[in-house]
Amino acid sequence: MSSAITRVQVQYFEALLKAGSFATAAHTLHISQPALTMQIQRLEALVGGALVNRASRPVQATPLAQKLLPHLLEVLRRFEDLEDAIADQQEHLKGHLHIATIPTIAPYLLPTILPKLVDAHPDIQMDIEELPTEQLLEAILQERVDVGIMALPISHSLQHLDILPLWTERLRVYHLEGACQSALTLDALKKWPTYLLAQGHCLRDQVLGLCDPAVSAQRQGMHYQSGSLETLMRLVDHQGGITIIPDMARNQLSQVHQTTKTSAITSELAQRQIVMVYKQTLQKKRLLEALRLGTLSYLSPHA
Amino acid sequence: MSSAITRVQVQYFEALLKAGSFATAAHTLHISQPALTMQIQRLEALVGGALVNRASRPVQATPLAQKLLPHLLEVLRRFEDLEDAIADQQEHLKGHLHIATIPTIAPYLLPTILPKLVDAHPDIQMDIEELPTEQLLEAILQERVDVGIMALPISHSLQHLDILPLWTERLRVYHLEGACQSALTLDALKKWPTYLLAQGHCLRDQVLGLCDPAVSAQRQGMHYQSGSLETLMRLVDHQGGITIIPDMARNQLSQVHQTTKTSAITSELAQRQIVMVYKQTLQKKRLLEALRLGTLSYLSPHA
DNA sequence: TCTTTATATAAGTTTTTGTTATTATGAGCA
DNA sequence: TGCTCATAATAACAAAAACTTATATAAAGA
Repeated sequence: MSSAITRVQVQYFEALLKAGSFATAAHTLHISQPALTMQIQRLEALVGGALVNRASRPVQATPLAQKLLPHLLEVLRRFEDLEDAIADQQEHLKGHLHIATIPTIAPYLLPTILPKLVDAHPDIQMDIEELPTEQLLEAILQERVDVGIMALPISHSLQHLDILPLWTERLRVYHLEGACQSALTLDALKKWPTYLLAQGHCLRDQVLGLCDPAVSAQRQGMHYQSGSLETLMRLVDHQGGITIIPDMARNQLSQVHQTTKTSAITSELAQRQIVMVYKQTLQKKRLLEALRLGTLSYLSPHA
Repeated sequence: MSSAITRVQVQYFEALLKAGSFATAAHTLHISQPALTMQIQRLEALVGGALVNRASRPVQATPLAQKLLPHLLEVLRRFEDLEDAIADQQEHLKGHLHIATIPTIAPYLLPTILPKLVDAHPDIQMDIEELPTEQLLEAILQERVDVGIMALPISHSLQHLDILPLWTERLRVYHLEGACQSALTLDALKKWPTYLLAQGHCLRDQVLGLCDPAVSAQRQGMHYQSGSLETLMRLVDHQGGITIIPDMARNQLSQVHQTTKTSAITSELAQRQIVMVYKQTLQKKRLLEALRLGTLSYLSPHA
């Protein structure tokens, strides 16, 4: 009886494709290059054809390999699910959690909560990544990222995803000291030239719904779109005009500036809901719960 | 570094649960009982808890095992998908195809086409099973059965399933010789006492839509519901009345009886579509195609 | 209590997987 | 074309793993 495909063979093959050469793949796997060669050869024998073209550099998956790759990866992902489910049964929290957040949340939330989380759960290894909403959701669906911390509304399809609401925060106007009254209507808002985030930021799209796009994008021939709220605020400081920031960013300001440089917006639209998003099949429920609790500590820093 | 869960461990565990004892499971796996014991112990060590209660007979999955079982089985099913996909790439057709049909198709279709199929593809191992529609669909969803040959309409949800139409056949009246004219309207049909298949047969439900239920079920204090069309026809032969049979069953009759003992029904409702049903994720596309071609040979037996 | 029946353990063998040393191959370039 | 460098394949051997038979141990029924 010819033996069957094993997990290691598939793992090695994935590593080989990722590394691009036998030698470096073997190195990352902490085995010798011949050992890797043998397992790949065995896998190829079982598959009944070549899987990598050794001639090209980096080594390339053959057409056969490309057809089988989804199934090969599926096997590995399901093994990982199994092991996640096992870890989820243990009382001691441990494991790996790959977290990603959108750029308008990352700089405010993560530095605050991560130290506490790492402290509370020393055996959870957390990987952090910053991605725009669209790419983040794709990464979750491809199981490259476990959980995303992001903001509703989301235009992307939510199939296969679970949404866990964290809290809602208001959007506010950031302006020169005393330049606006303490609360603006949407109509009043539309009169101001507004600095926008670069395309792909979900907050940009939301802000565009609040402001007059004609006024927003350009001012005095300048068309500056930044990827960070900090930059936009510095722009306002030097050039005047306004930008829209969420509470998270406002909380970073000094007590005085929070009142003199920001104003409320009197509209239900001027808020966003912070949520956790993860694939429905994700098994790390206890890690997720730990993250949720840690995240909520942002609201009550002294608890 | 502690080693990881392997495929064989999970395979052995599945076999253990299926067999109910270490000794018999080891026997079906063609290994010794201590070998099985060792692998299960290793798996339990990796999982961090007992998986089977050895005291009870048959051995029972612990609560922990029950929680993990879906993930364990998922791993095995995805390995099988991988291997199916591999077999699907080879030019020579081989593999395992688990076919199931409903009872009103099985006795007419399979004996006709199976010999041809087995002849044409000697390396395809076919397992046949007979199941009512509901259970058949569940078996397909659980991946216990690869493909079902059944009849539309289906009331069950078709989520995750693909439907491949084969052909449409008419339903006809079976009666005593010369007892009816050659074609009956639905109204004429409702006047006859009709023998019905037992509950759970999809043809029964369809027939109930054609006949008068009040007349159908009971006659002369008799309430006979059979699981086979053959029995119903013998009942008609001895007791009079009618029953509804599909073309498949009619084709089994002698040329003479096909005209003297059966009548057409002048209604668009008096037909059913024969289809192949399989899970969307099924990889054995070429085996499926072979089955489809073989099945269609039922229509043109001399081809 | 004594069988009976089943799983666990022990000791030794085979198979598999891995290592190091060496050879073969193929791409890039004079 | 032939040389050189980088990289993978092969050979020979070592370590680890998985399996075997024989035996011990535990639980259930007579």
